[in-house]
Amino acid sequence: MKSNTATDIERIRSASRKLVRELGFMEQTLAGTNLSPSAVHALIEIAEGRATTARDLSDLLRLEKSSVSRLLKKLIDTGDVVETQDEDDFRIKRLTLTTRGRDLFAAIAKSAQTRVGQAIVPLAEDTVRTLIAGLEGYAEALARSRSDSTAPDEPEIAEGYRPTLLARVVEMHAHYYSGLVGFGLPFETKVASELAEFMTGLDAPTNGIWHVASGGRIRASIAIDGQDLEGDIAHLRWFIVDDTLRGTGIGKRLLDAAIAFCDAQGFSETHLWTFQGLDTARALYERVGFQLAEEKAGRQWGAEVIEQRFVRIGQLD
Amino acid sequence: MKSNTATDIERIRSASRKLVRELGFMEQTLAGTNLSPSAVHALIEIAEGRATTARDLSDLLRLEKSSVSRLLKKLIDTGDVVETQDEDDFRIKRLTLTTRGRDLFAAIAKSAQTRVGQAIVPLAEDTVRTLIAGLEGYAEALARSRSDSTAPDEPEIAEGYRPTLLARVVEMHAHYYSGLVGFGLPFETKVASELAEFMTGLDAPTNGIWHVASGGRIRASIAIDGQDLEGDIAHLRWFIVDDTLRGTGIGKRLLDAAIAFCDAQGFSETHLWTFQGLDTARALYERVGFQLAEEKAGRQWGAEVIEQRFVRIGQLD
DNA sequence: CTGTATAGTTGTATAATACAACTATCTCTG
DNA sequence: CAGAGATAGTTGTATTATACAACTATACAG
Repeated sequence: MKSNTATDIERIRSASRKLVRELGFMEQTLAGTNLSPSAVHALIEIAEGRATTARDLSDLLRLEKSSVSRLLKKLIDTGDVVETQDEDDFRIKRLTLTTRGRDLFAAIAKSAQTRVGQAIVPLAEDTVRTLIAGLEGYAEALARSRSDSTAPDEPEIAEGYRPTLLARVVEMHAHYYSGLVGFGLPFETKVASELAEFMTGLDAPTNGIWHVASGGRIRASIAIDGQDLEGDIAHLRWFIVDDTLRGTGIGKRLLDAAIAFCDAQGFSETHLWTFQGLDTARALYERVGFQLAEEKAGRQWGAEVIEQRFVRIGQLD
Repeated sequence: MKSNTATDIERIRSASRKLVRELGFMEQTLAGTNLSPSAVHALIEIAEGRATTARDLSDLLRLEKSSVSRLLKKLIDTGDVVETQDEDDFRIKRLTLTTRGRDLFAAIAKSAQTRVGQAIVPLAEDTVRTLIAGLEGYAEALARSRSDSTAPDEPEIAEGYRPTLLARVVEMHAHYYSGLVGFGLPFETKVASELAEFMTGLDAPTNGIWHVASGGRIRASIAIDGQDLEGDIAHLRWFIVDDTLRGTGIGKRLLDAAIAFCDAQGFSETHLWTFQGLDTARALYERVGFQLAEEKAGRQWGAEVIEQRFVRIGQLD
């Protein structure tokens, strides 16, 4: 049961208002530019690849399409953005930044990085972690709450390859494990080469890979390698969820998709390796029938960890 | 010492932008009213006793005094606020809410409490504490550091490995070449496995890799492979610059760093492969002494391209 | 009494936003 | 294949918020 909820809500509201003011959102220009807040946000979304059409921007920024049309026209007139007609759908205009636009984006980024960087200098590292978790969690919660009250749509699981999939899976692993237990280059090169090898065999019917993208970036993955263990044993590998999607249930859904694939393929067993201490993941594995089969200590990645092998017996019809 | 500060800053900025949008600050009315954000904030500040004059509001909301004057006049005209002349200083007008104004404030508070309350329902109590501490701390930190200023710094070239380097170099290549000429999985797996192999040999003194990070992400790279060609010939590889840094001169600086390394190592030649049509890159290569040595047509990545080999003769002391 | 500063107002200009209606294009159905 | 309905984007129009500049009224120091 929660305590002080009304006070909590009041503190959140008060801090939100102050934050909005400090960030300059009731001013006509933003981030040390002569652009409006909407124009700055639009530039950032285009620069970072999350918006390539006016419709994308209208959705992301929650502005009426005529407002987006006008702010884009201004960015085009100043030479920061170019639009090109889509080859498949002539209604659609694809947006990219010009060199000048990238300079402007870089200047905005630099200015904002300086501003935020200075603001957090006096904060303890724990406080910075707290801040990041708080901001991201709350923004996500507000968005999710709004989605729940309008048209809910949850991230789609896609199967198979798309450009940058391999790289993103490697990056998520490198980022996660370097932060968790300090794995570095040996780990990252091994993930990359093993995954590259697996993906050259992706055409095999016993191999599968699934991912979830959000905001134009791949943020979760799972794979079933039906070839690298002997016999009719499947190897569940490269299961990872980005910070931004953690806690949303996507991991559970990815695991369910992978397990359904294993059962459909008729594997007698599915194996996976994980590390002691990853309790959230372990709970997911045990929920779908995995059991701890083996433990061993190792240090091959530069840090002492206990590896664990889990096994799930296939469900035969 | 802090770690991942640049990534921290980027996450803070990204979450802040999303928060601002979710809170509706680029819309014309706020908090389920037909009042502007500024008017809502003014009402709240008066109701909660933090502002009793127009000057107070101008300071708190960081608006020009004429804007405050007009928004107050509207609140007075609608009967939500009254002003009375100060007894000691006739210039000053004291502001209070009317009964109607207090009702409006209560309605705003109720609406916002519902909104925030619904948003935090799924969050664990620990997460709510984290959120509150994070929002309050950050808003305070921004306010405290507002007048500071430092000289902006340009992206730094770093040498050697850092977590996610391999993955990001692969991702930049996959993203760039899939967009340019439609390269897909075969290309991405080859880049990944060759780069993984190269990086297991990064300790060799004739190998080097340099990168540039901005906003917590690696956005440009270059490498010198001193081993995969025969004799004392260097291979310049994995030279790429992200969209966000293109046009900033960073490519030139990376190339200069790589060439300086080649000369310092005493290589007799440096070779590189590129594609016909990448004229910006070609200009950079020719500027530091590369010359076209060979051309051949190929289709191994799924698209017809003409590959070009450039050679630079080493500058011997 | 004069000069300077402050609180607040008003004239004016600019710009962002939304609603509505339009054009051009795409897709589906009969 | 033609027509209907939907979508992407543009334009006409209206409203409103914001800031700069100049003003009035008042306070205070010398």
